[in-house]
Amino acid sequence: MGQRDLELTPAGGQRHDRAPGAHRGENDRVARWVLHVDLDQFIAAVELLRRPELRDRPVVVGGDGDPTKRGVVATASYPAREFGVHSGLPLRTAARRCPDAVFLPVDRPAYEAASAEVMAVLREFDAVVEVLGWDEAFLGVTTADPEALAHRIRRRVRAVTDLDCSVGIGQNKVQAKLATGFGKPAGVFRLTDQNWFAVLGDKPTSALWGIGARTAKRLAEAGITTVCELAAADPARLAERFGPATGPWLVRVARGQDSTPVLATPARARSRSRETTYQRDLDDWELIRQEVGQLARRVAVDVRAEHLPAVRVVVKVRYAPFTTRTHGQALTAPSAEASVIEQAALAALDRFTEHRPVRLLGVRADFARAA
DNA sequence: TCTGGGGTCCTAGGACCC
DNA sequence: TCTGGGGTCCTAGGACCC
Repeated sequence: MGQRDLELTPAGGQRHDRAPGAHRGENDRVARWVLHVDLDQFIAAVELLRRPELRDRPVVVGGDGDPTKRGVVATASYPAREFGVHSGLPLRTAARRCPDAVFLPVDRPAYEAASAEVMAVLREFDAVVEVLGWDEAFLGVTTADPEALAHRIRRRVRAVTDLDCSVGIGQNKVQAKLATGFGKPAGVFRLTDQNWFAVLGDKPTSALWGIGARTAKRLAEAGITTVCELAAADPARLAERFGPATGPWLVRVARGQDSTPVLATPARARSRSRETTYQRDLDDWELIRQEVGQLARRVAVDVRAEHLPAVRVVVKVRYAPFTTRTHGQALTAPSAEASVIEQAALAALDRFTEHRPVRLLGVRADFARAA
């Protein structure tokens, strides 16, 4: 679920020098803002840059580009979305909804390169930049005119990378993140304490960042369906139903309250994992053992690159049709050794006594919690 | 016409200890 | 011998996000 803002220091860690001569008239006072920059249909847009002839056509990127195989849509271009194709949709379903779409394979290195270009542009500005993924970032800024800054960012990203983005403006991350959706495509939108309920009050709770279909359903069972209703709910009552941290957090997010800081330095990694969905279910458990060993050795490479030892190794098994189980093995001593991680993974695999056909195998290494 | 891959955080229950 | 109540740690699973 989304970040719980248990931290009480507003914008802590966001040490940012105020521009000299900050004293101005009452109506253009310099203030702190959070900007959320989100690239429009990022993966599809990157593909269109090198295949301009596909512009205006429905384009679906996902898997290895073969829509008859197991896989999901990574991004659909706007024309494809008109056919009901969206991220996360199974490729086979996408092919049925939009048979004329062009299906392209996922090309991670291309998106990583484009993303790095975009983030470099964002860092040109006088801002704390927190990268959220390939195509998103928060900017902590101090300005009297956040709209003007947002438009400058949009123009600069467009000029350097040929990519469009939308920018959300808020007094905190939650507001900025939610604002961006109202700016798309290629626009700017401001969401603050002043217009939060006017814009979002009547929307379903699932419109909020961090509330998905499951939580929305549980809230509905408690008689809460809209953002307004959730904002007015009693945090203590929700704590009883959703837990001591989640209950009060639900109410805060519905009120647009958030005190988590914009941080340029990424948090220390908690885990590294590798997983594979097989095109055909595996039912040979000797082969499954070999595959887990291979995944474990790949994880070990990633663990070494972090320069942190693993303390626990977890194996994930998704049986056909879709039941998922995990078992873990704590290491007797922290280690980044491939042989240690592999042995732990195989020991964890031995805890699976149900030897049914398997569609996915995964191995994850956990690092020690911060000291 | 089923449901990727890589992450994060939270919860609940049992073990264990005082 | 029997008893309660807290705390903390570990583990598996759930939920969500990009």
